[in-house]
Amino acid sequence: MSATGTVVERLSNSGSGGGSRWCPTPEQVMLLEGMYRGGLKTPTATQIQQITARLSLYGKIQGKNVFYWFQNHKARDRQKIRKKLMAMYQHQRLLPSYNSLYYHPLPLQGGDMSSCKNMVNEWNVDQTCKKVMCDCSLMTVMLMDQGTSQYCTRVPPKTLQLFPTAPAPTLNPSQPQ
Amino acid sequence: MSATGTVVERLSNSGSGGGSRWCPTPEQVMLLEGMYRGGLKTPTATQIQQITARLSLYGKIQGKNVFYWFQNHKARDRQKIRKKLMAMYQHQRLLPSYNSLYYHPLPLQGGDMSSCKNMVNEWNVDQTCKKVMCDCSLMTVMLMDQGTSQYCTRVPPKTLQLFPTAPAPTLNPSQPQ
DNA sequence: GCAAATTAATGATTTATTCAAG
DNA sequence: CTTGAATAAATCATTAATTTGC
Repeated sequence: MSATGTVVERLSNSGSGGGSRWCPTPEQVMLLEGMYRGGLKTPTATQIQQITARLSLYGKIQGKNVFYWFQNHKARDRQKIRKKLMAMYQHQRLLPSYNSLYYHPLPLQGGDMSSCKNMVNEWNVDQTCKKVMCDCSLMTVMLMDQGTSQYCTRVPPKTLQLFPTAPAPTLNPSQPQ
Repeated sequence: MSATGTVVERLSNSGSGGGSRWCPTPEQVMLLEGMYRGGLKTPTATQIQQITARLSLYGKIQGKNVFYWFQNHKARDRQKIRKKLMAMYQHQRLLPSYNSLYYHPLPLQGGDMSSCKNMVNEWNVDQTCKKVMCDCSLMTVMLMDQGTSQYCTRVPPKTLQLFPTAPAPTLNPSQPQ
């Protein structure tokens, strides 16, 4: 490839010289989007091969291109939605960033609901379930923090401070443990 | 009048008295998912109460809703995985992994079925992966139709017409081959 | 009008999580 | 507790849009 990517080299994907990356034709994109909208989000290997065979009628294409396309499309769909929710969040000044929640490592899982079978039914009246162990920092943070929520915005908090300056007004005074 | 701003309200469950069922707000869902991914799979009764108190700031909610949410979420997680495994076996126990590709450096082709390992890397090179039969209805459907087709937005099309009459009219022949 | 320069999209890789089998 | 299989998120890299000055 000559230094300055010339027009010739960009011509479609038949890349005589081996274009660096797949460049889908409008037909291919249309078909892929149709499939995606139709509900196909993560095609199997078999499906990928079939799609590839079909789309190759409209231009050079490989299985991996199809694979990547779906991966990226799905991921960016999610990303879009997440951004909207984030915006919504910030607009309403809510809680710590989604990232900090999402990435929290935190193992936890000590709950035992074995005796909670009929919990739902009795929910409003009595709670015979007593197992606890609320040292989950995430939980703590989420349950406690309310207004501030500055925390980290990007790096997953390995160890967050458990309590914010103010212990959250009257959340649920009956803290076992 | 913020058109977009109404989303939250619409989803929220401020519902006119006696709403049939809980309808979580985006904030609630995000917080729940954050907790879930943070490691909380089966909250204890106490945790549920705390979560409920916390989430009630963003919309009407009851303890049982939280309880059910976690139950369902966990169950559907497993279900999803199980389905994949099932599909895998039904399809012939061979290829469902087009993503485990780059994890397998793929040393050599033993000469038989080992060729499916590194799909992405070898994608263009060797496709000796069994030519599985295309009986996949979804695929078929998807590959055929291309015109706007909205299908259902939720349920993946089980069985639709298999072949279109025309193989995609050249829409934009701007792509040289 | 036209390219160089800049920005937005999107294809391709890498890295982290997740579930569950051993 | 460790590890395999699959995925999703984050990131890198290149192409396409667009802006800009001439």
